[in-house]
Amino acid sequence: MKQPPQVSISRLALYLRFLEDYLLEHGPNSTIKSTQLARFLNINPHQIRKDLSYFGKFGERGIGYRVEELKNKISQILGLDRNWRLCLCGMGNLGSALFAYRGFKQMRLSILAVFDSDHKKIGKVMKGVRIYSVESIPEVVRKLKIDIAVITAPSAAAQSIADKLARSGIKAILNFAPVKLNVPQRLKLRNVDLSTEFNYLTYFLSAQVQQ
Amino acid sequence: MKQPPQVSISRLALYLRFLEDYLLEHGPNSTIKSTQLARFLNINPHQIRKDLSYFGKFGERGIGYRVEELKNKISQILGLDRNWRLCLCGMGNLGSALFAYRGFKQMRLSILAVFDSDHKKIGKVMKGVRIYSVESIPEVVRKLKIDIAVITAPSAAAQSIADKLARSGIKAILNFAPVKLNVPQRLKLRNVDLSTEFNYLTYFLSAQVQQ
DNA sequence: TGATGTGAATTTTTTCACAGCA
DNA sequence: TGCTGTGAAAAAATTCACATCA
Repeated sequence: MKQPPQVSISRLALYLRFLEDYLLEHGPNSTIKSTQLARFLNINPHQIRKDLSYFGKFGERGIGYRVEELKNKISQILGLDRNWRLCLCGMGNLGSALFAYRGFKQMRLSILAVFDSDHKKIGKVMKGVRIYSVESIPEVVRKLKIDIAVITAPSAAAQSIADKLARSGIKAILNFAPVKLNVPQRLKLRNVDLSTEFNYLTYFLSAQVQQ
Repeated sequence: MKQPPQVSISRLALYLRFLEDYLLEHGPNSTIKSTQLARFLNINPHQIRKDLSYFGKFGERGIGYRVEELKNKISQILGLDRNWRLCLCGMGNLGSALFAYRGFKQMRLSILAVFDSDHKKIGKVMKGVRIYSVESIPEVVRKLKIDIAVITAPSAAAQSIADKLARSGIKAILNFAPVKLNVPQRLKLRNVDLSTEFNYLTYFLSAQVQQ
């Protein structure tokens, strides 16, 4: 079995979320065909079957997929059958938005610590989560056994935070600061760049490119 | 000249942001080679040259690229040499975070209207921008000549907002709600799905996949 | 000489077509 | 019969190698 393309992983997350809704609406014994799922998600049914085939056989010929079973399998593939411990680095607007995001619970992601450099914020406790100084990242991350760090700090501070995270032995970083971070190879880094998304749209609008 | 891959557009945005910083640091007559730029951005120099080649010839053999000139060209390609009129649909945490985002100005994106369904918010004016009811989307978007809408509303409301936007004749939508929206073909739709990004990391952490 | 720009080769991803099984 | 699962074909994106030109 070949290594799945990176985008397949992203699509699995999409399938999962749809299946969760579908299950609530159609009950625990519902089934769904790749063609139906494809129509709902506006993608190619071959792609869905191919994506799933990288991880095993989850359907039944002539019937389709049992929704509950498929949901659980994808959940397992994506590592969502266990809890993950998060920290948020930077409690500005974006940090606050993520802190308030309700979807984390469903994915079994828990924010256990917040870091900021603003002395007015440090020491505060929000919904049971304490705001620490960025200097204490190595110590606190280690002590609280944080798995994933989310960088929502300004660009200027991002690399220094990433360095502290690297020293703390964290496993993965999701970086929202629009800079390329240098981190050790062992660390899984993923970037989300919002301005890039806007530029993509302005490109299409001004170029009037087809499709 | 072939149509550029979609990812090339995203990378141009990355190059642009780097060049802006580089220009400030190294002055208006600085030049840069594809290999240097590649090292800074941690990507392949061939890819940079290929990405640029889809749009023209911007460098000089034996020298490299004049930073200011390249920056301006990319800016033009991405449609950032004019102003774009934005609206924000949904003034929750994420909406507020984007509203406060300073990077828009640099990209010549202006938020001219905010929409929300909360009657306590409607009518308020923040930094000169009024919060309107979602019902008034078609009217206001048309009147203010909005180009791009950003959906930061909850999933449940997203499709209905998209329908109103479609009726208003908007050109592009950036959707942060984790649902697949149905919109007319002529409308350019781009999705940003934050939970997908987290699932991607948990997949790698639990699967212990290489690289 | 020393860089870019680009056709060609390679790799990755998507799409197709159909074998295979309930 | 009617779907899934998958090898093969096609398309897209990346990487390479080198011709080209200041």
